[in-house]
Amino acid sequence: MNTDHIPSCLECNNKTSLFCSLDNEEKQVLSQNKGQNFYKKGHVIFYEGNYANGLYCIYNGKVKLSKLGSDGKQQIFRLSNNGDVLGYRALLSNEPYQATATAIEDCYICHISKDRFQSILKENSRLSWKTIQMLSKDLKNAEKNLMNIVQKNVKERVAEALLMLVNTFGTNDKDYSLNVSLNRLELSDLVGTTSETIIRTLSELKKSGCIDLKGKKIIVINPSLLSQIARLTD
Amino acid sequence: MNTDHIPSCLECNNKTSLFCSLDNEEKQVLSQNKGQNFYKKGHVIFYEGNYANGLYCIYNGKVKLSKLGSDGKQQIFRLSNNGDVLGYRALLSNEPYQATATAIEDCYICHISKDRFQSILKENSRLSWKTIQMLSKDLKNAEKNLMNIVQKNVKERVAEALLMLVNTFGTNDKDYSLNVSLNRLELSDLVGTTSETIIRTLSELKKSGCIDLKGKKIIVINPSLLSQIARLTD
DNA sequence: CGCTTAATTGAACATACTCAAAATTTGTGG
DNA sequence: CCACAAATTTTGAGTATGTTCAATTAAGCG
Repeated sequence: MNTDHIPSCLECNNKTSLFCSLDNEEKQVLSQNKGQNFYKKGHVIFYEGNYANGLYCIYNGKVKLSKLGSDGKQQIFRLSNNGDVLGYRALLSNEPYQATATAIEDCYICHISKDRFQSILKENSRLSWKTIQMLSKDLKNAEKNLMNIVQKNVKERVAEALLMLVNTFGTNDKDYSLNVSLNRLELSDLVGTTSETIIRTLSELKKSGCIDLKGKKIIVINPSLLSQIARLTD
Repeated sequence: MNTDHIPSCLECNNKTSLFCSLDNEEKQVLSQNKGQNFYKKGHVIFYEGNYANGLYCIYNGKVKLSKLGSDGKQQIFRLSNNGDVLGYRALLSNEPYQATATAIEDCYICHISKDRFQSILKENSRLSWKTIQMLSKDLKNAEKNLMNIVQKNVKERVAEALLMLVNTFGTNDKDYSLNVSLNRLELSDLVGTTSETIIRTLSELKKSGCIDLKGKKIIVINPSLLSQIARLTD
């Protein structure tokens, strides 16, 4: 765990963060007591069932939020990128984390203490408004996911997931492959199916010319066809 | 649409409402410009896709929030009861409603104007805190629903849904039947299956002695067995 | 190069859906 | 209160989608 130089929230140029609306003075306050840790790919940031004593903010890296079902199968809820905030729901409702956060690539993640966040939240109506916005967005997304999983079949869901991955993480400049390293099992945990079905579905999508597969890398060739298969309007 | 006597928020004794934390003066402000309408069973309070111009609060009655899938099948997200607030997510994120609200029994529902709610929200940190809490709760629930629908089979989901219905709406004093009138199709929309499968599953649950069926009425006999079947710990 | 892990393929199987038909309940008008 | 129509519930049989399990192939890594 590296703590050599902890960048202040003032210097952070992640634009998507919850905290970008704060002014410099507030960011200064936020940065006090802040910690930053390094997490190697595969390492856990927090576990389902633990109590939250602060907020995590991704300085650099990618994280999956997942929940373990009683039969041992995981479900991935959300994938997070630079600037995203983790574990805020548990903090806000003062409950244990209901999901486990795992680094899907090497990460630097800041940790903001509970007290500091809550004291700013109480005084700062802009921050509470931002928080409300973020919760609303996540809620909308969760309900959309529910809709999808009930109403769409695996092929449609895989197509949609691939488009989401392109949107969220972009593509590699060299080979145009997806800029996230999720293996087939993780893909199946994201889509809500099994790795075998993911494999069969990916090869179907390759046949239809939507995507290409170079080893385990996935290259999206025809996004509009994917979008059509996923039955997306927006 | 009856507007004979609109009860002020001051007189409202629904304890579960978002607004119970407001003091009398604030409730007074909230009540200005308030409207109350009567909705007959089956009537729509607002439609998916419409823009929100206010907030709905159930004075008395039961409402389902559902979304129509592209294949015409509905999914019920939430069932609401006296004191519950409807349509706040769309209002908060300034987007169209993403679900349709329909009365599942005769309802009296109050309507609070967007401006009035937002102006109180901005000044009142207690109300924003309450709003954050409510969003957190709904988000947690939505994620739990997602988990359930992916990881559990129909029988388990039906068992869980029945328990939820008992918790939310209680049972009839006379015959101990569920205190909500949902038909088999609506039950299937809630659980994410078809009406035929609901019927078969209910008769299975009757055979196991969890429930009894008097016509279309459902009577929960053995909640702990249901809970076991649903694989619930909490 | 050998070892371990991940990906792929195949075939049997299960769960839940679809469609059609019958039975039952509910609502309405006389 | 009854008769009829409409809506809802129930049952049955065939089918599809996706899972499971076992075996094979390919990829990553010291």
